[in-house]
Amino acid sequence: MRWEPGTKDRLRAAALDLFATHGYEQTTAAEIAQSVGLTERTFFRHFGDKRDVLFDGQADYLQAYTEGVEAAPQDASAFEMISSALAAVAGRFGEDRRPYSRIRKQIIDANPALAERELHKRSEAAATLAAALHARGVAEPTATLAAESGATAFGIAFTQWVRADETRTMAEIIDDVLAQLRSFAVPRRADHPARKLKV
Amino acid sequence: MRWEPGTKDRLRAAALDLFATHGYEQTTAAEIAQSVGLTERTFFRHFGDKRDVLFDGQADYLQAYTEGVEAAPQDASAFEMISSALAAVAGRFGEDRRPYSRIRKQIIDANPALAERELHKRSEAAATLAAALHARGVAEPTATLAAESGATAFGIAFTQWVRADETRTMAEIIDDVLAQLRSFAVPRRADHPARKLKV
DNA sequence: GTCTATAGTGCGATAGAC
DNA sequence: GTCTATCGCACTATAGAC
Repeated sequence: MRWEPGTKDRLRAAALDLFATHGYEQTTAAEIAQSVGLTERTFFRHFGDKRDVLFDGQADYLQAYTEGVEAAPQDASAFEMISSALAAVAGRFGEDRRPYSRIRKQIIDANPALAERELHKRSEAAATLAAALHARGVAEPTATLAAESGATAFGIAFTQWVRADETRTMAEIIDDVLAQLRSFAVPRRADHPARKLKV
Repeated sequence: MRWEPGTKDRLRAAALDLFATHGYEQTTAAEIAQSVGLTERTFFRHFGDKRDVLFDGQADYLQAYTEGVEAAPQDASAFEMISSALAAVAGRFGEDRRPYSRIRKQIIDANPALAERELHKRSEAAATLAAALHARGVAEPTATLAAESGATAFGIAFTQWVRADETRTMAEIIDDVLAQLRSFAVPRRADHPARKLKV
């Protein structure tokens, strides 16, 4: 072949490297392209905009959400469907991905424009989850609420997962966050004033 | 004063009008500025970027979130604090604002770049809520989870509020969404039929 | 207020693969 | 010949530097 295969992957890898060393805004699209022997114009043919180079490997993991919802038992509640979906996605965040995820998250957190795109991706995940819940007969507004809560829980779990001192697996962390979600929303019973809140 | 006061407001109004009639991307910053007798440079002195012209009237409503949390009773649960915060913010969405909000939402929904910014604002709201919960002794990860859930509930309620056929007030819709959040997260128990919830 | 770098688009040309 | 990846160039708008 005249051109090397895997152009997109090479651009992605080069971009991550340059962003990590020189910063996102200090790295131009032309530099990324040139570092792998291509031109700026080619970069923009592969990625709709500069941020895309960090955010395009997600179509398959949206599918994991849908499959996770479909895999829940027939009489599952919306909460249980979400729980099943997150468990399915957690499987995609293995130990090998953790170092890469840490670098990527540092880059994203350091730049507002990237943080916005990350939020957008999360809302796509929520939309996917909501559609899967609709398909299983969950009505609105519960479906959207459940889907957004699920996406939020995943985001919180992910942030915890990439912390420097964190050793638990993604699945373990997600279970913990979902348990917290449950106890947050469940009203305390008037006859069980066990919990203390300081003011 | 040497210059007309309310420059920012005039730019905002002109931008909303032009975006609504010609579309967001088809309207340049220079056009907005010229339509009120100013230069492009002045536009960018008032707004950090083009999108900002639609998103800068919010500092006060972030404060309403904080005040709402502070106004909750001393023994309030995290959920009750969120509920109090949303009630405080709901007061800011009166009937007079509904037509404007509808136009604004149409513009934002029609453009991905604007939708991303909207999401960013929501996450700022969640961060503000989380800080207010911390101040009242709510621990992590409950505080973040509660704050994100609150911001999500508000977003769902807002979307409903601006629907063409919706006549309920924001406060009414928010109450409804929060009730749904509660029943979504509460596990079903065959042996414990629904009991009255204290809110 | 001017000047400039960068993001991003449109279009025609080129050079292999089939 | 067609198809596709790439280049090269001209261009506009944003946004920041001076």
